Amino acid sequence: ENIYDRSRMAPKTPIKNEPIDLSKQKGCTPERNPITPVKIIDRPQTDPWTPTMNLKILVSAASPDMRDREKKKELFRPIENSEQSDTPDSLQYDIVDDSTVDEFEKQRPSRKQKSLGLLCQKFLARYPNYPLSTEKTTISLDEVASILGVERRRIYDIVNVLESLQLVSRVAKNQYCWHGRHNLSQTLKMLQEAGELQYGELMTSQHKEQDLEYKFGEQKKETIPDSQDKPLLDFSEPDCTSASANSRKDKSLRIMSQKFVMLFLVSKTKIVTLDVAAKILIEETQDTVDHSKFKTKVRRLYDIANVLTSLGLIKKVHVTEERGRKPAFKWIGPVEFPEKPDELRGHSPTSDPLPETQRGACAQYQSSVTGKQRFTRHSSFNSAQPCGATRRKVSSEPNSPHQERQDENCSKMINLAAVCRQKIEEDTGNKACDTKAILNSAKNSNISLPFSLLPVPGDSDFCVNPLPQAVFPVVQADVPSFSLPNGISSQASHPSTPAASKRENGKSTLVPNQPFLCFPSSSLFMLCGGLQENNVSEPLPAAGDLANRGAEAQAVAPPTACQKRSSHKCSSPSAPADDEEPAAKKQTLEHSDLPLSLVVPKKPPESPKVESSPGSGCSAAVHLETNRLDLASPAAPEMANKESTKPLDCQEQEKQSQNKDPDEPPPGNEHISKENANQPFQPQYLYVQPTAGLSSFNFLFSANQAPGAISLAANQLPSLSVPCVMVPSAALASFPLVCSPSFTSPLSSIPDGSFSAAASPNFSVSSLASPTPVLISTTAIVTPKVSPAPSVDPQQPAHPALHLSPVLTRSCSAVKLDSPVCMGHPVTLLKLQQPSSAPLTPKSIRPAHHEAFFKTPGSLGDPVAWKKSEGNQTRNASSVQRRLEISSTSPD
DNA sequence: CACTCCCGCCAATTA
DNA sequence: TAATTGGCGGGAGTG
Repeated sequence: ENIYDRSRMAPKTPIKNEPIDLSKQKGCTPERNPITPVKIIDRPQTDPWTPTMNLKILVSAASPDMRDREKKKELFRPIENSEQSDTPDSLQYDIVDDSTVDEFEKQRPSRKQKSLGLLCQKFLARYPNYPLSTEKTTISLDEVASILGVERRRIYDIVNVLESLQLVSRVAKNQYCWHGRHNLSQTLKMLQEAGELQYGELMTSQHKEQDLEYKFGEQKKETIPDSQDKPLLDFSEPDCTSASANSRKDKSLRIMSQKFVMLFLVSKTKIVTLDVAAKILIEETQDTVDHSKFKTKVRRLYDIANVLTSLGLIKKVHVTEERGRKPAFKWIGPVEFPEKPDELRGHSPTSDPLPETQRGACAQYQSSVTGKQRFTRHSSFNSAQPCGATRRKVSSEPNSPHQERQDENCSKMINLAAVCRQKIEEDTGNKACDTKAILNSAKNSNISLPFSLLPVPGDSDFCVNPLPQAVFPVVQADVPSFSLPNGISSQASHPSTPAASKRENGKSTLVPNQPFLCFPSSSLFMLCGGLQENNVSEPLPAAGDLANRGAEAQAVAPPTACQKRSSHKCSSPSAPADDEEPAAKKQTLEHSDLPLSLVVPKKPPESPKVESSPGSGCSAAVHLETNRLDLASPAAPEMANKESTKPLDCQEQEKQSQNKDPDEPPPGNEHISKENANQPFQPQYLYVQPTAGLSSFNFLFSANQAPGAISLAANQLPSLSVPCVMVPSAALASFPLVCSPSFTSPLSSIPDGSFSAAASPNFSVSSLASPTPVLISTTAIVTPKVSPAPSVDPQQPAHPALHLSPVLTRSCSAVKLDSPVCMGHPVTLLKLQQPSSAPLTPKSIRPAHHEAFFKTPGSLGDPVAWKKSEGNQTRNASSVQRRLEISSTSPD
């Protein structure tokens, strides 16, 4: 919400800022004062006053004062008026600000920008959710405080809460050890158990919180004693003798945090109102409901809630009662706690709030980490701290986290790949099953899938060879058509994806006749169908990812949606990928229903069926897009559309990010789509987004036997009947894709803009969509190791990009990702050439109709962001990645 | 005015 | 004694 507001506010802020600036200036420069009578007045007053008064005044002046701003406004007005009389004040102010004070304004932190929640996000962004077991990250409070630009006190607030959940442990003075979320499920489980002991009765008996409160009141007394002496859970101390702990007053914040979490875990509704929680927590102290005490408790709860919100464990909600609406928080974190994290991931994706990346990490975590950390607490601060000593990580800076992530991803990818392969093999037969579900989900979601091409980082491992030059001509027969599966009620526009990918080298797992083709490659371009979700309302755990979804869902109101996204994006930058990720997960979770979104070819009946094998736990939302592709490749024809299925085991929906992408504008070639729309498409391929674990893989399914063959330049694969092709992102990247201009969208055409948006940042989808055949060549490769600095954009609004302005995309026929892309995998750049190149203006691109998903005019506005990104290649790369991820939610 | 919750004083703890 | 922690509540920002 904050983010959203922020984005919205942005325009306003300048105005507000101005006044502030002015005030500051006043303080600084007396000269101006004379100008305004008001000021003069003030000063006179000050003079007479006592020194103390002066101090006060100075202080007030120093801090952004609201009052001052008003005065300032007045001051300025005259000036402005003189300059420009007509313009509305607001405008004038803006102008003034821009010229004069922007710096100040920008700097000036709005309250929200200083919020503990935001701070916590920044904090969390610095560390991997699932750090490798091997690496111990130590956190230096001073360092973090300085980096984040806050007083140390604030860091304590965050750390104390994190410590209560064992995300960190105190190693030494000023030193904390970052554990990440490996133990989170364990911790939560413990808390749940403890909570049940303490509050369980109450909770179970009561459905409503209010009831709870009463009961609590009664029982608390009983429970209190227990809790009081000991922290409910002494995570920190398990190892250490509790004695030390005892001596210290229990950190109220820590304990409160644990109790607070317990309440959620015990509550059936998973919703806890602040007042109830406060009462319950206060109990310790006593029945005396000291009002002041209550207030204080509530303040603390807000502090805790902000941190938990940043962790994606709870979200704010309101419960309306007779009395009115009360602030409350809803638990959105995992509800069930498998013994092992592994299980969590696999089985209960929904429960897992973690971002995709995290998940990926999990896999590796499992393997790599033996579990030692889990509950064992490294943490004992006093005694042993494995962590403490090693500080390297901390020093690492922003980049390090990246790499870690990358690593994680890699491992994840690997795992996924393995799984996928197995599944594929196994499942080849099973395909049909899930399809329906998918379709349904898709329907529900309303999502049209725009597909987007995204470069996806793949595993280095996987990609044996990037297929350097393999050409991957893809012809799109149709405009990207998005046909939604029948189900899609709304205009489903699905971008058809042209993607035909082929692996070129033999090395790839291509197996003729094989239902699936796997291409190992480091990075992939993914064509994604957007997904959407209906998303009714999902709270965004983290940042705006969710919002994005919402936006998507709201295709109807493009502008709003766009803005939201934009806003989100903005937020995202501030928060490194991690933050975003969580959001993505949520989405996935939410949407878990929709493991796959299929785009059905125009013909519903024929619509290929896709199956995902969720069983593995990957709820993967796979979006299948059927595209009519005319693929040069001979193989294409053979593909049977139906079988496209693919079992993905992915763990979770990690790939949501991908989904996100889809959210963004569906490929937008509207024209094309329109043109083609009517056309019957023959060969159709379904593109499945790898949502869950398969981020790196792209699946292409032939919806029909595709008449259009996919031509693989390098090797033309002899005709393969391949229902599905899994392409490692990298592999695809290397291939130039040729899209036939006519891309028909079965159901509806998708506006180019949207598509482009969906597409990878740099990559203009629209081009693909364009009627004219488009070639996409991958140009550049990114160095593997380079990681975009997550931190880079922390504040930049520019998101990677979901919003691509069509124009930009066009203009940038080729986007290069020079910057190293995450994952260490080479990044492929796609160049799109649009022969026809009718430049698409965003407007033109965007058909007003349906899916305006992403690209709203507002989104168009983003171009700026783009430009910025473009400006820096490095940045671009990072942005690109983000986009990829982001659409899902950026990994970074 | 109610809700949030930032800010930072200052006491308790540690080093 | 100095530094680190962190309880606590005033009061500002927001709606």
